[in-house]
Amino acid sequence: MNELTTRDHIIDAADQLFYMQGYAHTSFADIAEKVKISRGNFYYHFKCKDEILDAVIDLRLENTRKMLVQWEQEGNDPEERIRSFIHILIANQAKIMAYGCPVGTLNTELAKLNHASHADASELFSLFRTWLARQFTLLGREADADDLAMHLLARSQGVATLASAFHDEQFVRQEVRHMCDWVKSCAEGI
Amino acid sequence: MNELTTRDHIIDAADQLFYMQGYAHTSFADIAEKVKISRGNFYYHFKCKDEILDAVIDLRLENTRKMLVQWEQEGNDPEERIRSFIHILIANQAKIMAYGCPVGTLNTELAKLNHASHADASELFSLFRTWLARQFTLLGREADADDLAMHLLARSQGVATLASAFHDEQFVRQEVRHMCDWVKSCAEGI
DNA sequence: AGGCCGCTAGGACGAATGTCCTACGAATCT
DNA sequence: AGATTCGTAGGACATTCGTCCTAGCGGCCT
Repeated sequence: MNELTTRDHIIDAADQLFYMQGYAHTSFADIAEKVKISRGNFYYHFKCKDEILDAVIDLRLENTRKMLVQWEQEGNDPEERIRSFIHILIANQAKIMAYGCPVGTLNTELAKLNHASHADASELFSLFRTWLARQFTLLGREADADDLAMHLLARSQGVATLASAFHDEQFVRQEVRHMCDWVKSCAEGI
Repeated sequence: MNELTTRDHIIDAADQLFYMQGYAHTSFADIAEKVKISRGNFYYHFKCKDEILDAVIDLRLENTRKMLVQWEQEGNDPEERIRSFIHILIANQAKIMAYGCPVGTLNTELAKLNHASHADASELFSLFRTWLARQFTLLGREADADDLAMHLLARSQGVATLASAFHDEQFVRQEVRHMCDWVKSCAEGI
């Protein structure tokens, strides 16, 4: 039951290809080949390329929400939960070093393309932003929770960018350590 | 004397368009229209699109070197010079909020495209990296100068990414202030 | 069995792409 | 003045792009 439909397969393949190759550089032929369907069959499920992008963004939003809920359930205290966020840099290190952060690079590309869905894509950032801010609030930093969230978001974005430019695994680990230390100092310095 | 040749105009236009639209999404027709030359005339100056990209990267490398030399001459102490670096986020704020960091976004795109010139583009980062490391060395932090350089580079990259995603001017100013404070603490904590 | 409908394949379409070719204008040189 | 060279224009080219159209398959209903 609940089998994956062709539509799901298309979204899934597009999700990966948009991440690995970028949206503009991924063609229908690329997706069709990956899903093993004919190019024409696409337009039964989506009426244009932008619609696939929207579906991909929706999928990522959904998966991100699930992930954040899971972190919230697994982590016993806010500091540990924030560490879960920081450690995606380690967990997805190989992909990040090859393609950068899926959230950051998509936003960057859509901003350049002046694409209508850029606002939707930035909602991915907002998800992390508000989640992190909530954790910082629980940490006793209600007054500057959003600033701290943005700060941490920015640092992880920068690490992803440089990791992909320099392919430096050790740099990632070091920055992750620093960020974890910083979170601890946030909790202590109330 | 020293007038700009057509070749220079092409490189200049490509430089701007690659920044504003991305490399993959910028066509010869786009560049030709901006320079007001015919599309076919291109191949007298460059034999393919990749060659224009290389010329653009060379131009950016050259301009970056000049800028770093200038910062070195203007700044009286290393801390002030590092502040010059940090303040490009303010000086180029409008463009960064619209298109991101020209260095970071080009590297990200070329990484995704698996482009041969990605290594050349990452040299742009290296220029800032070694220059910053030298300033941190002069600041008395020889032992971890490169780590500090990478850390600051990453933070400014992250700020650029989020600035373009959220279009938040105040966030940029705040992070710039934090980075300047951080540099000061680097100098003091010898 | 016959008819309907969800889904698919495959090709046609015009527009746009990167690349190449050839002819022309203007300057320079002999 | 004639010849040569540098730079340019404009179109031809094969390919690929996103999009659309139509015919056919298979399962479901009556």
